Amino acid sequence: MDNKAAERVVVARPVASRPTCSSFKSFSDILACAFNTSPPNMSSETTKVAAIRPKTVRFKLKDNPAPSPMAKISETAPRTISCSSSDNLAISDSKTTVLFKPLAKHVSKQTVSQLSHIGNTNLQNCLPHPPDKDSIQCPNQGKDNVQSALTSNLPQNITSTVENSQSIESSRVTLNYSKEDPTLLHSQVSCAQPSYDGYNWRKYGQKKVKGSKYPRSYYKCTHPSCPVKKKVERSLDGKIAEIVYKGEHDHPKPQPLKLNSSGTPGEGSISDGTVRDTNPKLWLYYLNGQIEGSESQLENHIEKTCQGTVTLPFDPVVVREVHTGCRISDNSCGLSVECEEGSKGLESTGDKLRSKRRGGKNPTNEADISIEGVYEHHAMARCSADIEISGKGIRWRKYGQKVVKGNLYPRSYYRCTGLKCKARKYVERASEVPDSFITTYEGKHNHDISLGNANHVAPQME
DNA sequence: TATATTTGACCACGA
DNA sequence: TTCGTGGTCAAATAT
Repeated sequence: MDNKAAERVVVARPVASRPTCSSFKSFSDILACAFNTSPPNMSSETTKVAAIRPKTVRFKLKDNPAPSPMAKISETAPRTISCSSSDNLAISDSKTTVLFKPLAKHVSKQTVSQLSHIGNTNLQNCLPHPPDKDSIQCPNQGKDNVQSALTSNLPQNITSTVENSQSIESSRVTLNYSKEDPTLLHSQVSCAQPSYDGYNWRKYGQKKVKGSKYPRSYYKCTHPSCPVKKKVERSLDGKIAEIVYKGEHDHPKPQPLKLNSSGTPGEGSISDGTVRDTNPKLWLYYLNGQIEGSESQLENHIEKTCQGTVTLPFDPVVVREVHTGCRISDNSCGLSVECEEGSKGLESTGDKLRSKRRGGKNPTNEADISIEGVYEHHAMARCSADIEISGKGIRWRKYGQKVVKGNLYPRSYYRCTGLKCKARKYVERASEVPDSFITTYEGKHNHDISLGNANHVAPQME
């Protein structure tokens, strides 16, 4: 970064303009003032500066740009590519207090089956082809390399990784992910579109955060006046490592598309004016949201399961997904295999899976194996104590696990092992998203998390 | 033309 | 007070 700054050749220095409005007015005030005030040589009383914002001069960077004089200059200058953020481990640890996080919804066996069929069909039908007007319009989808990678990877990915993402955006990432060229996914992040949480988000910023290979993306809910924001961090392999929500929606979830007679999304149906695609993921989400009737019953059942005494009538479809969700996670404490048996009645296989975990490798290497430097959700069949070390060296003790309403997967609760540290987190994943995790933080660390908590650890009961 | 995304710069906050 | 970092803004750009 410093090097880049040092190397940067100033092609056109931003020109600061000095507005003449009183400071810190609202935008409308400033605007009005800007129109009403006279040019610079005004009286000095009114020269409080509201905002000095240099204009950013940008130059097109294309394969064959029309070489304007300025563009030529810019070509000679060392450029910083936006995707340069690519060298560090994805380490996510945050002091952020999450105020709100939507819950994933439970899907019934039948629905999972049907939707997976619908999803696969739609994905296979629509993704390799150029999207039509009413389909998703992701600016980045048109990129040839991505498209080809997408197409070639599609069959294997659809049932595992595609449906494993936290949001529509993330499913894009996963879809576009090419193992040969992971950097491809940098630019495949987002379109304003509904995500699995059911709301529509507009990306308003992206920032390379310290210690993270991938930039963090900032999203706002597109609903007017809705204060909710979320930030999305990605792991080493580009999958969503963490989503942190802030604020609470002051509006209902946008209505999704309606099914037409063939049972597929109607073209271009608009719900609240912000949804503009027919992504099957939306349907998955939507139908998810419709299946809440049996939740309470199921929830009761599942909660007992968490205590290790009752097994859940497990959905074979989900079992399949669960198994494909096995992977190796690379925490700073070393490799560990994560198998998403959760607490869903896999008692019979639980010991095997646990032993696999402890063995440090998944001998079967099933479907989706990926290394992630992120918090891992070690879905234990029993709520036993479990220490997890995050990328920044924070030790987290798992103190509980519970299946929450609307999610097939149990939520794991962790406390920071720091002495008297109040920081807690819980990790969960959406029902359809075996490879993505939502980490929610509560409370703040009472120690310097940049140093981890290795020297600030309460007595452990390993 | 409208809308969403990208990205450099600004600002606030905490160490 | 300074500096580093994260969060946000908004012009430029892409679709």
